Amino acid sequence: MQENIKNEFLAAKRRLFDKVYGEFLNPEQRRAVFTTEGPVLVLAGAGSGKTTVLVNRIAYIIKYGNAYFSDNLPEGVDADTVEALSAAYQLPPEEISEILPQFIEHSCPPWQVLAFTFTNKAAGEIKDRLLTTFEDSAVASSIWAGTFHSVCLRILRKYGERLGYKPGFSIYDTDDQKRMVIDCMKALDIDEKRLAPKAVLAAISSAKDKLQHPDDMDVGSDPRGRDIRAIYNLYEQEMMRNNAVDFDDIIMRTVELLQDEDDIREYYQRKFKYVLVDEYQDTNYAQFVLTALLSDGTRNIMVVGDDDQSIYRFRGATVENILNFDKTYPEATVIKLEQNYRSTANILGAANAVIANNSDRHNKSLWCDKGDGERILVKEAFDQNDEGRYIIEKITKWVIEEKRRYSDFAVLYRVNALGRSLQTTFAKSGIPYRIVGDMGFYDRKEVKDMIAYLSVVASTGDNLRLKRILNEPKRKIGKATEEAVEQLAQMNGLSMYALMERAAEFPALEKSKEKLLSFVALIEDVRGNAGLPSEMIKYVFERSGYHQMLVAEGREGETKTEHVMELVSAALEYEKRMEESEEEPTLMGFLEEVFLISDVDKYDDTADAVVLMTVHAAKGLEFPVVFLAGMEDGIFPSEQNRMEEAEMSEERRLCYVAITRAKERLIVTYAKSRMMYGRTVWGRLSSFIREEVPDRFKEEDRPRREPPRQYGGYQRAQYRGGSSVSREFSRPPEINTAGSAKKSGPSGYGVEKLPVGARVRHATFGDGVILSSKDMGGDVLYEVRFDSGVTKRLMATFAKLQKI
DNA sequence: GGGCGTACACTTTTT
DNA sequence: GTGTACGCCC
Repeated sequence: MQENIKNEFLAAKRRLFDKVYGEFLNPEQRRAVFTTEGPVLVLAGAGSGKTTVLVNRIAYIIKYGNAYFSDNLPEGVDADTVEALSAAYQLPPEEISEILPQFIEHSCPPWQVLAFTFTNKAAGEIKDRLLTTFEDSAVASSIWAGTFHSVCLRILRKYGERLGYKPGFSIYDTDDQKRMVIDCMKALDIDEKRLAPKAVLAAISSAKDKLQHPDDMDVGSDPRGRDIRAIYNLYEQEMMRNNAVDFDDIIMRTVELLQDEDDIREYYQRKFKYVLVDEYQDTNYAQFVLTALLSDGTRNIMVVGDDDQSIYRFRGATVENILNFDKTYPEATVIKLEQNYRSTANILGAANAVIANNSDRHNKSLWCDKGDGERILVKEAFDQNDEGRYIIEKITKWVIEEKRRYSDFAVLYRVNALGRSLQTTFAKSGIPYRIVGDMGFYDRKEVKDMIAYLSVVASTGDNLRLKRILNEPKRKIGKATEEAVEQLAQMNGLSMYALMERAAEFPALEKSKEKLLSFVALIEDVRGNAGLPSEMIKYVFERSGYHQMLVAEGREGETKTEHVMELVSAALEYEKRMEESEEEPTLMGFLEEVFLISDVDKYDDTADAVVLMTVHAAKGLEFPVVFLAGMEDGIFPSEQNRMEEAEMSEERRLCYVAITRAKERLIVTYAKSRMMYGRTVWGRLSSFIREEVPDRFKEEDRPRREPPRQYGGYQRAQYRGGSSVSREFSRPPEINTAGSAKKSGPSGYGVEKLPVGARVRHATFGDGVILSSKDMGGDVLYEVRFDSGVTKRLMATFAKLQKI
């Protein structure tokens, strides 16, 4: 082959790639997609098409390997490529096909690509895009894409035994960790009053983020620090004894595994040819080490981030990772994406102005070629109810006048407490809405108890969860027995469960051995009847007597039963998903989801509903219209963070993230008086907004209403002009039913399946309207909004809904 | 061993 | 305003 022909081919090839990607990528984005080899740092401003780059880069890598830079062409060149090359070089296709194989380089198998995303949802989106690109489910399912926690857990499940974990080890959430810390403090005789368990937990967590063991902590002669170190020490031992990992362990232990076990490290370094990390500004030290270890086979690591959007400092994230990337990787290519495709100039200007007040940042400035757009609305509300009503009024108005969907709107706020108060107003309005990050049902006692049962079935070494359910429901196994078992277990080097199995051998347990053995029999019974997770939950619920206990509780117990049934529905949904992706549904898999799937992951963006969430939860999302509620000094920026410079910077970045979520319209609201935690506080507009250029804003009229003269008394809030609004509110909510209208018909329980929109009556919750229905394992899962304002997901068999 | 009462802590953001 | 923890009494 002559050299010049080859070169011409290569040029033609590059033109082809540029043409294919050039249609929707700007030159910098294209560079980020094509620079597959070596370390790459992409500084991507808000809305600069970072996700597009990430997805296209992955698709490109899988399809063409490093074909852009190599002197070769990929294997399996498709007809399109041949045709395009043929057109570009003016040669007949047959000739192209004939010569092409000589330039072939391997394309990259999908399982050699590892992508860390910030949410499971983002990982899912990458897989979806790959599915549409390749139309091959094997490609999407064999790529490793997920959060740090899910990727690490996958590794730990495979090799955890090297670290001393037994199969089926438990995952402890913050709640479990706190119990653990309290237990350790008791054992060490450290007074909770003197040292708050919460502070200890925070110290342990931050040590783990820095990969520090107790001995690595620098505590000097500080008695407090020494106590913390002692607690941490015991905590680590106890975690091992319980065969459990906490969220920080999931990362830290994986790093240790890779550092200490040469064969495992080498295996993964050979396996992963390309590593990508999204939201790099929010990684902590442990995660930094992890990504470095996993990508060191090829050093093909690409990180994407924006130092202005670093909002997880409180959880150990360090901007240094992104600021020092080019020091760690001197050969790194640095690419800046500064064009914003999301927002109008007014919105962007406001965002730039807020962030400009931070001194500790890379200087960069976003620009866009969209017009100014509308001015930003600032609304002073009288109190939080007024604020809520204003938001609802606007949404209703725009839905009607501008034919917008409810899902075009998002309401963002600094603290969850604000979401709760807005929720009451939304509930009354009839507008369909979702709230992200509200106390989920996984936090409820009855649900946690069920999970504890399942955890013990999966891993009998889990003493903490065993203690939780040992006497729940009541089995006459009291504190004294529990302590005796715990002590004997410790003395004999056994788990509590293992000791209970041998209760008969210990004279001290003479009185309680029957009860203990029957508890063991219960767990064994469940294990013996292990089936699908959903079935196991139902089985445990009945066999343990938990259901009976709730029935005896009456009305309150009924609600709790429904919560357990929601857990069953979640398990059914999990099983369905596994079936779709042809994976095995397992108890372990389900438990992992319960712990690792965040609230944002669960939020369904196809539903036509307004979404309410914290600014943290909104990271990475975008909406045509954004309401930023509760913009008062003391709330945003948070009172706690107003003193320290570094924390104030983080508040500003958070505000920057909030503003840049908006595409077309931003409305800032604040309340002059706000009830929070049972107290009324007076507030004024956030300094972040006051610092702004005034002509970017348009102030709304103040409420035409006399403020009440005093508090405490009965002061019925009235809202002028409300009559026309409330008429609109009373329309039945419009919700997208496209996804749920698949299979209707009898549900197999002899109960007629109720249509979406039907009015129903429930014994406990009263009257309501069906928002959606889903067939589920022979049963039907309804989502019902009751007139009281609550939205519940109910299984038809249990809810006994009556059509009215 | 269990149930009931009172006190008090808790609200920043999350995997 | 709300949930949990602990202590006291049966």
